[in-house]
Amino acid sequence: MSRTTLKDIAEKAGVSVTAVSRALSGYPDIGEETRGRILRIAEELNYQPNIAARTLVTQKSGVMGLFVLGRAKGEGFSHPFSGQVINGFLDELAEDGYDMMVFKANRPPDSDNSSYMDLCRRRMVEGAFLMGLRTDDPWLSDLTASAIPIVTMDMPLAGDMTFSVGCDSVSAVHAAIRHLADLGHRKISIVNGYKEASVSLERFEGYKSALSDLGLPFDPAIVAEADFTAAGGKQAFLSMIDRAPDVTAVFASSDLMALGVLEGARERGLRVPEDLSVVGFDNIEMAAMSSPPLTTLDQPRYELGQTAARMLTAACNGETPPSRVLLKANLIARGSTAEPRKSKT
Amino acid sequence: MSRTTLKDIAEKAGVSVTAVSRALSGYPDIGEETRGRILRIAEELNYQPNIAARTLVTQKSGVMGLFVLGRAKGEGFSHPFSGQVINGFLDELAEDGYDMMVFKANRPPDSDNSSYMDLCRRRMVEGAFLMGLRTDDPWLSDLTASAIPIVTMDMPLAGDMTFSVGCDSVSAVHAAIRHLADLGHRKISIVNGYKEASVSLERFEGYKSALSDLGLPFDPAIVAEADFTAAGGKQAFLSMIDRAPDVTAVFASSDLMALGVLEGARERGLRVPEDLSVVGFDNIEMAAMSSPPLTTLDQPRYELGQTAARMLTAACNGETPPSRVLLKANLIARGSTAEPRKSKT
DNA sequence: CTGTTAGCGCCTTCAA
DNA sequence: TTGAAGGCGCTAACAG
Repeated sequence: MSRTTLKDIAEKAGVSVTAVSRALSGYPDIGEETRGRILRIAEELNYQPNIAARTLVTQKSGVMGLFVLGRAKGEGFSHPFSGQVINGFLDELAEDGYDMMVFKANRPPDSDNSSYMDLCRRRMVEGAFLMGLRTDDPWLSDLTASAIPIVTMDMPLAGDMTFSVGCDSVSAVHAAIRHLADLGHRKISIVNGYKEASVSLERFEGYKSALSDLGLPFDPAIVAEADFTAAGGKQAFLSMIDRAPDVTAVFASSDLMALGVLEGARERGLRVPEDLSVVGFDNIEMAAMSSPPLTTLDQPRYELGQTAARMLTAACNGETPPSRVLLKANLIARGSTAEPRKSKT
Repeated sequence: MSRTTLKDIAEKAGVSVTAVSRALSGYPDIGEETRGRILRIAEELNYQPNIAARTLVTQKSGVMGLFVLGRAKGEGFSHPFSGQVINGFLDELAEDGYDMMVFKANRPPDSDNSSYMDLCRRRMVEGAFLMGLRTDDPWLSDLTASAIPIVTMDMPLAGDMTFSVGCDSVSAVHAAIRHLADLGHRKISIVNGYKEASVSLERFEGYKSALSDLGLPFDPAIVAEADFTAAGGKQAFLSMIDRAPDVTAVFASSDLMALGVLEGARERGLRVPEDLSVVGFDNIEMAAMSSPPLTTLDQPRYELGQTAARMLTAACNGETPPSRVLLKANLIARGSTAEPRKSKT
């Protein structure tokens, strides 16, 4: 119930509604004295503009949409990764005077619901940020054809109005593999995520190119694939290590999977880092707390969110941000990596 | 750009705007034949109603607000707890046709920004869900006087329009302490959260009453207080255990703190559960993955969110939900609890 | 500098 | 069963 309206103020101040509107929006063409009076009365009545009305006439809602896809247990909001990204996004938006609306966007088939874009149209959302988008999303083509700016996380799209943020996976993984190689490891396995995540492809790319740069052989037998979860990572690791017990180091494409690897190692009686070195990706809170603490690649989550917001607001104001921004993920060396034991080749 | 409007459809169908409006909102007073035609055209033009316009006239936005307070690292969105609560809230809202807006709401002093309620007024938000509210929040009085329904998580407020959801901490903690006592523990410490969280009070209540029911003495020296984080929990535990080395079991008011206790025990060379039993609260994902896996009280997070949404929509529709709904937190016994060693008394 | 006039797109009486 | 008229609260021309 936005009780007080411009009209109320206008009457009380003995001026027209327009005058009030102008005074409140800080236009210069209004008498110092009248403006003061108006402002005071507005304050007094605790006036809050009715944004729906404003939106109707300006055709701008001041709202950005957030879609957190993949909402199964441990995905989406529940993912330890999302929180800080959202915080960064939200803070930066607030800075620019935008509010944020979050939309439910389950994947089909439980969606006879409209595509992302329809949801935005209804609310006149000006731009959208999508997290957790996969290459097999059925609405991908809607997105590339979008009329409003879209920023995706970790998933570049080829559209005029689409932009993406993420970390430079290739060079990050490169650093991780080099770190292991520097320690003396030569049999380095990768526990990667599923292929529908475009980061998986990039990280695999980084893995292969690093091996090649370092003169290490690539062995498909020590490439494992999981679903980014701890349980999945553990399983994938176990069947890999049973196949190739001479592996001395594992790079996992996410901390959650790396934690699963740690668990699997424990189950096989392998000590970390003495018998096995493990590197993760993300630097989620939990990574510093495992035993041993996890060596990992730190994704600047808050900054990723901020960057997304900045690109979105820029695009909404007619500017043209770069279509893809990659931040750097730094290697954080902790206790889960060390030199391989001499005894093992 | 909500291109197509009622007018467009009206023209194309050769009827009035009113007719279209009625057909689309499913009113009965419209010819079967005309309605069909209108619906078809609307579909064809991919019509999406302009909700700002609708809001303006109906005075209902169809938006619920979400405030996730306490946005420091590890708090708010980043807290492993929040995700599923939000998912449940969002899903249930969508069920009832509501959208959700998330507001930035840092604590003072970085807020010259308006109170929660002002933010809602501007957007004509119909109801709000607040997570992470503390007893020392400066806007508490605004909330209790709110004109729109408010549901708080874990923090009952005495207002006409305020409701709260949460778990029954007292009985949950009771179960935890009984579990430990049943195993044979007699020196059971508590690592509690800070007093500004009302759950801390309740859990302390549960702890004391359980001890008394079980005929165990209450000893202030083995009551520790931390900040709900792992690091804090570890610190609090360490100084407590050094003071009272004969403690054989610890109940922590959050899993994060319990994990910290595990870490602290490791540091002191105490084996869990042989030398020390540990029980947490929350059953966050991570709890099942520690070593040993944590015995804890499972909070039904998704259901908490759902319940909050239901109460909110009910209250918005003029119904009167109970002012407080408490769900049950069930004890999940895992590897971190066992009988105390005989050697220790 | 200020007021008047006109809608933004939709819903809701009231008539026909 | 349908249409015409009015207005939700605000901003954006255009006058004065």
